[in-house]
Amino acid sequence: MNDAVDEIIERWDAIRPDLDTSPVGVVIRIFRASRLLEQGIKDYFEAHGLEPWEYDVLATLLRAGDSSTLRMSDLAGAAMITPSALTNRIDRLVAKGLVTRATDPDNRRLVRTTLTAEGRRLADGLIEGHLANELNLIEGLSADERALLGSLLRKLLLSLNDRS
Amino acid sequence: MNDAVDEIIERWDAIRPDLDTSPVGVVIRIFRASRLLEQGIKDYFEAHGLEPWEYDVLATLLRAGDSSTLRMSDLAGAAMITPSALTNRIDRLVAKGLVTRATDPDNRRLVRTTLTAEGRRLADGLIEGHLANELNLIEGLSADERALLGSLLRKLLLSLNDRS
DNA sequence: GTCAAACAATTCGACGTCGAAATTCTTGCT
DNA sequence: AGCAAGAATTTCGACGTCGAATTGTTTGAC
Repeated sequence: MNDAVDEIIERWDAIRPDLDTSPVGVVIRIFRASRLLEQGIKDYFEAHGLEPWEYDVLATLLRAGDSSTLRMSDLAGAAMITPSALTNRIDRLVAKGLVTRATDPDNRRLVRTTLTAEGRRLADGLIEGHLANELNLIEGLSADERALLGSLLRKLLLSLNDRS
Repeated sequence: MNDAVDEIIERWDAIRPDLDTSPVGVVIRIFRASRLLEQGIKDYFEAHGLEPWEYDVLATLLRAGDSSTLRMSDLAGAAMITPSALTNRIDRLVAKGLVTRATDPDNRRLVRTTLTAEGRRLADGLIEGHLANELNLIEGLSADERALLGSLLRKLLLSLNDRS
């Protein structure tokens, strides 16, 4: 059976047999997998009245430890979005009462965002179902295959300088 | 050395050791790899005065064979965007003189988009450099690793019903 | 101690996508 | 033939992101 990318590669090979189309099999598949997984995750959160990006911010704060506090630039980096987009996200989460915003007294350039009790409760309550849903989405692969896929992607990310 | 996702998993394991965090190592890495590769591809096309989505449409038409013609819904499906977003893209490419738009005489509900000579020249001239750039982006992996990664992603996509 | 450079966050305008509704056309049923 | 249901595309308004410019703050050089 062929996936959508097999077709693309076959067409290129038919039309421009001189080209090395090998990278296509990796790159386009990553794009397509990303989009499909994103949709599957969106479905889960939609069923719980949340946008994926909302959970994303809350979970990042949850992972920050006891204080559940991070700077704007940390949150923007974690979500791979620009600081200006993050400002917008935090505005909305503040309005919803899920996080608070406060300038850092020690360095008044910094703004610290903190989970509220409600935000923590909400995020904490969704993690388990979210992980189960993610597992479900990739269960077409065996546990070994998933581990292998993860480690190959890890190596790729390191080569692309995706360090913390 | 740790990538950004290793940190995330470690944090979860510290805070909620009861959870099975295994899917995170695959799913988030696919998201991050997608975003980083996208940026690398954008850089290439920007240097040639084109947006990635513009090339994407032109290349899809090029692959369509001699006629270089496809229906709107085919193009939307290939790009994984909604038909309404595609209408917008084709508007712009028509304005640039890279494609033409014509309703299909045999079924007047359909709109056929066709490469112009200029569009064909442009797309054809960029393929080689684009593939070289893509290869460059994933050369942190050996050829064997790339092939393995591609086949694992292929299996995942098939399980997510990403068929042509 | 002052001032320029660097830094963190925000504001603003432009852009592109989405989803829902509208439009135009075709098909199949009677 | 006539008409209802369905299909393909487009229109429209809302939303979220980006990049550039701005504001406010800190740092370091002199």
